[in-house]
Amino acid sequence: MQEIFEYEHPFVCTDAVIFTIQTKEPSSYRKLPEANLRVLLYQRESEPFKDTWCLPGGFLNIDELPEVNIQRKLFAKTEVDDCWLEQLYTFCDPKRDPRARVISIAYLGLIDEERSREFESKAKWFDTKELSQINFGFDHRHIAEVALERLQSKIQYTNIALHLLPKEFTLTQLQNVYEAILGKKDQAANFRRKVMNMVQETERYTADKGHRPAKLYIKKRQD
Amino acid sequence: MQEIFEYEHPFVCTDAVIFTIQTKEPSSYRKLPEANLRVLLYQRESEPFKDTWCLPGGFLNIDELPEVNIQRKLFAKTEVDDCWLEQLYTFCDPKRDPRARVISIAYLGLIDEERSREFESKAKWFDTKELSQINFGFDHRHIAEVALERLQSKIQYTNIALHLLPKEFTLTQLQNVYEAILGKKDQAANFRRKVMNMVQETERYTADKGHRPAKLYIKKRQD
DNA sequence: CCAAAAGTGTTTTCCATACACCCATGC
DNA sequence: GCATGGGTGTATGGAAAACACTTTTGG
Repeated sequence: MQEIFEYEHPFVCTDAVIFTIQTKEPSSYRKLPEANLRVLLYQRESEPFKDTWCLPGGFLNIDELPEVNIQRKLFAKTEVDDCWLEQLYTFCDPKRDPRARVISIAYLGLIDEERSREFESKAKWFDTKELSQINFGFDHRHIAEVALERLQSKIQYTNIALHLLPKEFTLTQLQNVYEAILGKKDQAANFRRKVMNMVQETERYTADKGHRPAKLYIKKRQD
Repeated sequence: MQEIFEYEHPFVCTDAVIFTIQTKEPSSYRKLPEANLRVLLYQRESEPFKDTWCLPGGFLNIDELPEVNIQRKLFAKTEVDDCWLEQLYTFCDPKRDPRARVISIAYLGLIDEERSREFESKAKWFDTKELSQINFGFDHRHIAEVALERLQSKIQYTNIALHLLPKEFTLTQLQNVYEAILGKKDQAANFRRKVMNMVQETERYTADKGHRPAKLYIKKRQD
């Protein structure tokens, strides 16, 4: 058993695929989703892959939890400071980092639109519809694609979409999130019935919008 | 960047939670599922956790894919040689191995009943209903529980249950698999309609069973 | 004949969808 | 009033569940 500790062994890093929602200005004819799903990338300043766009992340210290490590690296590289995260997948291709064998524990993260506006200085949000045009480093295009698929899948049977909205939100905002992620429109009446079991109404309403105020909802406790 | 390579960094290992089905002798009154779900464990021969029951697995070599590593370790510890596997989760608690920081990339595996009978010499199959009574090493009880939950969830929207059966099987066998994993009974007529889209009938039948022969099915191509 | 399991047809319930319509605000 | 988006009731089609029944073997 002892001899294993002398072996050269892989490095471990974390990477985070952070998504947010960007609301578009409403068009007069309502034909397309009114929001975009965006992913957070930063530009690498050193080799390898200098100047490519990369997912925030970094090497895992010897006694550090990856959940803690990824929050720390995320803050260092993008200033995002407190964000919902869950483990996505562990990527292990021996060639994914040209410097050494590095396995990456990837996380899927979601942040609401209001907070996402704070982070444009050090990092940049990219529309997920344009993933194919981004000049990615490492295997980060692949990781981002896996994350997008996971998000599209999990939004349909969990309430994780609520992490893309502020604490209080309208059902139309929530519907825009679903439409941006799944790329298809729902009917308001049906959508409302579908999500009623994950939200709870408040006494408050939106105001000054030039139309009927919308009731504000919060996440329902104990699913 | 260079300095990271001098850091003390975590070890990486793999662990596999291999499930199989054990058919029970039919009872006269058909009230309970006719099969058990079982998990493969081996008894550790060295410290730490000597004599406890553990999941097969081992340390990852510097240039080895974890999928290759786990098949190799699985064969070494249990003689299981070719088994369907998919990544389950990566377990990272810094205290999970008392010797050192070791993160574990865990796999979920399935093997059919006929083949599972070959492996009782080096390893042992445990009924998953008795997980709480097993003396596990490391965090392997937790890993096994996560694997069981994942299996129960994925069986409902994928065709992975077919990996627990031989190439040709009857619909009753398939129903027993579902009932053993989910712990509830279905009606034959409804169950058949539900799985028809994942199976394809053959020209062959069971025989000599003392009742009407059952048509044999195979996995349907291209889902 | 009977026991046992395989296999099928029909009814009922429920839920997703579609669609039609009303409501409340700013201007 | 009217434009705009918020919000609701009802009809409908299809799947899932419940139930009743027939078929084919061995003994």
